[in-house]
Amino acid sequence: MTQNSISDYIHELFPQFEPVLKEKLIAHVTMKSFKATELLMQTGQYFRSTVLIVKGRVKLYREGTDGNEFFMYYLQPGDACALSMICAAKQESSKIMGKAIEDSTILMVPIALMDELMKRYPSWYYFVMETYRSRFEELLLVIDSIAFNGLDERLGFYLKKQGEHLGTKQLNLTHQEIATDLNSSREVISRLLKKMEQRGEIQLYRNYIALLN
Amino acid sequence: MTQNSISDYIHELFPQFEPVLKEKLIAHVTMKSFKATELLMQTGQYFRSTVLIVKGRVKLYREGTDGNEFFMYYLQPGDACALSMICAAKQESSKIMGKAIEDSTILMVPIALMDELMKRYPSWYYFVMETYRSRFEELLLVIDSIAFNGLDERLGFYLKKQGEHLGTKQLNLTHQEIATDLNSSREVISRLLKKMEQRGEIQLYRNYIALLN
DNA sequence: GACATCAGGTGACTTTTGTCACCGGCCATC
DNA sequence: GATGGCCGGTGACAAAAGTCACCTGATGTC
Repeated sequence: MTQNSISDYIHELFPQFEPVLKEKLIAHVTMKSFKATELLMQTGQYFRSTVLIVKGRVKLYREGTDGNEFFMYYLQPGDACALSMICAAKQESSKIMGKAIEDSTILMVPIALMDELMKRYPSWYYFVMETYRSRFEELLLVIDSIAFNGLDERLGFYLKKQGEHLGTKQLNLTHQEIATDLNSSREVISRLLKKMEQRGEIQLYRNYIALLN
Repeated sequence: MTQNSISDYIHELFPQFEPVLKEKLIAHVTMKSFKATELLMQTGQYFRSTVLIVKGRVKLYREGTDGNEFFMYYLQPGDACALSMICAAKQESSKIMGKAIEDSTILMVPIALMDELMKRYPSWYYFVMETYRSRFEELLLVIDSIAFNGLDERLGFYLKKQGEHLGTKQLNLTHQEIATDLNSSREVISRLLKKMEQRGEIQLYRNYIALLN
């Protein structure tokens, strides 16, 4: 991807914002880049800004007390991190881990600006509300899948979500990575994947999985 | 509890609101009462208002495809329903069930008023943000407990939450009710409770459980 | 008092999931 | 081309959770 400026990103990814709001953001946000695998935020960290993703892909997951990971959802360009909004607004520490899975770039909107943006710019207000709504729903889906479904269904749900999100039927995932995301173990995932393959839902290869149908 | 007016409730439960905001709310909200066990909201329902709880206790739970329930959290007087805010703002249907577990009263703030309140009254804005933040965190705790813990730990977590919320060490719960809330089965819960009793953490009686320590 | 209903207990069994040990193939690198 | 690390497969077993059948005792009702 080409080297974009703050202004380019804002015009490309947030066309719905009023021109005055765009100017305001361009004047006040700061840009920060992360290499793939770098952590953007970790449990206990305090935010001083609301985070907008403008390039790359960020994986949000919950960390258990014994170091387990539990995948929740991805953020992509045009998304805001709901947690950073909430925590920044309240000066609270985050309870979630964020890792760049591609080289990624974010814009940081200073907290001090938030109140004014919310009051003065309807398009910002709606953007924030929509961010809360969609993340809340995403969390409810996650709860559904662990509360009501067996690991086999969760695995299906997970693969489908990966496919949709990455926009491809070729998933570059190892069994170990999947097991980690679902807080399970490799052997179990391998067996379940094998069953899915026998049912003709997927095809297994080394280092990647092909989604059928 | 005595028969309160809208004005009484607002002054008692929301003292942090600016006087002008209180007047505005008193002039525009409508009050509605529910009997214990009545449903306040159900999956698929559309909201035309943001809901504030002013009396009683409302249990929010997720409903699975096959009619299972899964308890998430309680709302009590002074709380707002985050889901109703989000859904009302976006005209989306709710994905959650709300049931009055005591005779309860709510105030309904028309959607049409929301934008204005958010823009004009900082104390409303902060109240809304705090509502989002605390519900989000509550959901994260729920996810933690199902993602990382066994049923035994979840049961302990559940009993503790009930005790804290209801402000008592005598929980009037049947094993079947607990099993339903945790999406498990009565026999399993009975066995785990027995183990907790043997470890001296609780005492079991007919129709109620005493929390020790 | 006879009866039905409900809360809870228990043993036997199954299914699901996790764990351990070990194997084989692929691949990068020296 | 030998080595070692990663990826995946597999069998055997253990632990956790769910299911089934049946029992006991308390409670309420007619």
